[in-house]
Amino acid sequence: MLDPKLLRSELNTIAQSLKVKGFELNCDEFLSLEAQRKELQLEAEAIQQERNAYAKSMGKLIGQAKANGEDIEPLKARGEALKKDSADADAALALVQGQLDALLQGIPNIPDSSVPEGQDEEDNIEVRRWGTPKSFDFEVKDHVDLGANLGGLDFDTAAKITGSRFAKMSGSIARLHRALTQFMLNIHIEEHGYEEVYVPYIVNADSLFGTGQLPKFEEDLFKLDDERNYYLIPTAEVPVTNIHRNDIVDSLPIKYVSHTPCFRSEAGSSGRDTRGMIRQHQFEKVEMVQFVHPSESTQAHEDLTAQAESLLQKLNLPYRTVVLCGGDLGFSAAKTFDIEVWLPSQDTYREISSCSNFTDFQARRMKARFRNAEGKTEFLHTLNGSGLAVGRTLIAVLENYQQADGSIAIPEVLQPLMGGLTQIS
RNA sequence: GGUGGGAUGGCAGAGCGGUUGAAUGCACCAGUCUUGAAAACUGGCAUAGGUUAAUAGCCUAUCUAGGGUUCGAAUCCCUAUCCCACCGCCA
Repeated sequence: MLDPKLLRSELNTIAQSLKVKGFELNCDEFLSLEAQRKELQLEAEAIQQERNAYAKSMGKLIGQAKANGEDIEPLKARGEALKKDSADADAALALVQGQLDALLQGIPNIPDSSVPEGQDEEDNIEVRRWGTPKSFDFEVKDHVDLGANLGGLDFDTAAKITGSRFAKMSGSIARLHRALTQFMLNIHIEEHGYEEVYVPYIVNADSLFGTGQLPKFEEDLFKLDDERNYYLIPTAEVPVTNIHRNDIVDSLPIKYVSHTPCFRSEAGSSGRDTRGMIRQHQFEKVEMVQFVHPSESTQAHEDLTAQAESLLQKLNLPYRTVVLCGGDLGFSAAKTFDIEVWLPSQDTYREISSCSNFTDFQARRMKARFRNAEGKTEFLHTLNGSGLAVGRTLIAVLENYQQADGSIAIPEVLQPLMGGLTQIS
């Protein structure tokens, strides 16, 4: 959520910035609602003040009336009238405030000034490239064929158990998948200074509001069918960032890493990436989440992205990093770097990590604060990034490390986690 | 699943219908004293919203959350959530 005060004072500047994101802010509606709010709030508070003062004086008034043998009903009648006026004023205010809140909650975060203009992913700008795609002297297979030949990757059985967009892994491929998870967690804990956290995979609506998935993007989520309004997490970002909802934290930065499954309905992407495990309803991710001082978030964003990249370097997987253009930027993000890994079968780079700076947008929704140098509470900045998406990393390893005979060489850094195994055949 | 008991400021802990945003203690900050420290003493010390040039005043809200009763609710009633204890069941 944006700062309402900032919106009042710099409406036009903000509206201009939001255009980079392809969002048209209805300034007239905002100004009109804001004017109504101001008037109604002043009125409601004035009536409340009068009502409080009267109620406070009643103790004495009743005492006097009784001493004089007077009827106290007229005294009560005035109180009742004030109560009704107050309720009416509150209702009028609540109506306008509700509309204003809805408007406010639907406004995306302001893009950082360094975000390039553009409509969609075609306009994202490459900022760096690492490694050289390997040239194969044989016809490369994709991960689906490789996995089927090795007998460790099976989509038909998963479809029988559940339906489309699920995978069943077995044997060494299942183990490789687990080894990747361990590898990523270990590096972040040992080399990047993150604390590992284990969190619920089911969250309430407040948490989803805090990180920005609700109310606008409910269709992307799996919702549990009971009265509690619980949802399966679409990313660890939701439970991990919400660790500090309603908190005033003691010190910054705070860096958490968590391994969780992620569940996405993929409602808006039917027909896209239907083959293989690129786009699944259930996948695993190691996620980095940081809470930082506002002055540190730009640097933290660079660091976090570099930390995700370092995993691909250790795995010796070629990748490139792009900065998302305004039109491709998510609702809550001020700036996002996507890391794209090379997939030989597709002869292109595909997203394997998304690293975002949310500035104070999520923190304001969550009321996550710290005490600044003056001892005043201030909203902190939140960031997160995949480090990495495990399923897609598995795909990249299978495809980039495939041999002419269909076997898979195991990257050196993973061999200790695979019991010394050097290849899967 | 059942039966009880809880939830009050950073923490502990009073209050149980009328100057209570909330006693008291601890912690914390400033000052006095001291060579310095401790002790003692004095003062300060919540969050959010509004108004405003103002982080000055003033107003409003907040005693887990949401409803209700009342002229008036931290205090009474209802619901939810969480915690604790015991019983039952169970991985």
